Amino acid sequence: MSKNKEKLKMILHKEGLRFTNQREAVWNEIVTCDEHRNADDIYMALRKNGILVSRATVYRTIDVLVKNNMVRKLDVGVGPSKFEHKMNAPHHDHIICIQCGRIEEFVDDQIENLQDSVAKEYEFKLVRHIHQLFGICKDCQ
Amino acid sequence: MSKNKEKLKMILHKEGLRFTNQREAVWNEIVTCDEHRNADDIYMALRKNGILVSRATVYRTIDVLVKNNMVRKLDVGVGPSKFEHKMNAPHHDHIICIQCGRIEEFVDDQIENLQDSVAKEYEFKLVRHIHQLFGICKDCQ
DNA sequence: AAATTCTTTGAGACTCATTCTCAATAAGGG
DNA sequence: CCCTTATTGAGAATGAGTCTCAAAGAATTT
Repeated sequence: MSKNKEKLKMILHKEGLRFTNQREAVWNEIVTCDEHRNADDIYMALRKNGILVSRATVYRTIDVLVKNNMVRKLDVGVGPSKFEHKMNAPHHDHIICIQCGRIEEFVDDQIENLQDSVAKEYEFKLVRHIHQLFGICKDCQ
Repeated sequence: MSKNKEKLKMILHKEGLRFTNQREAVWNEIVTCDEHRNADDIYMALRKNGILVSRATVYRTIDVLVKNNMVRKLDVGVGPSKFEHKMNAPHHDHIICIQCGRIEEFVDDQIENLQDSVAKEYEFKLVRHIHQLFGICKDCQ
């Protein structure tokens, strides 16, 4: 817990931003939950815990976290973006059911390596990637 | 040209939709341009050619085309989605510069195969995928 | 070909996620 | 503790995309 707090402080400092209760609250809310949630889910969860942080601040804080690789933004094809923290979680991509919305995580080192090769070939310095497979899961077929 | 027209007719028929001047105009506009354009670009291009099709119809037509694999929808991370036709173009994914917005296409059969494996492993019937690499291109470094 | 039925279209209203505005408040260096 | 500067919240604004519904157009029936 304290370690995550330090991490947040570091990031904010690096960005020239202040460490505030609101930013800490948003980060805590995100880091203590392993689900894929959208900004409003996070806002409502905070609110349920009696912590009133405005929606604007939730969005603003998430932006900083995404920019600094503490949170991953996930475009699920329909509706609002979802977010997940990246603490202690190995890198993974997503396979999403277009019927029921179920999201599974997958890891494939070969794909990761091939991506690096592609970037190298095109002389791009890779910053991030989106890799999502959309299909119909076993239960919906 | 006529071949593309036939293709559109087939798709519309299959979907129980009528072949109309507007839908043909939108399809022609998309198929005769190899750039990545958003819905409004396409709308304006039509308009510039003296063809007045409403924005709503442009969106509606694109939806049908995307659903039937004639057009690919491309989320470029910021702003509106972009579209490209899939006629005569082999499958490819995209590498996008987050500085200048430049978009390069890449093909990697190994990645395609690995995706199929992942889907199989998770028992998903794969419908489509998004695979975009975001980075900084040579000229922006 | 007139009448009937059903689809499509266009204009603009609407939605909804996200961003912006700006006055009030809070951080934190000195 | 002060002062400067950043942050916050409430709600307005934005903007891509969707929806509505009356009018126009196609297809089918009589």
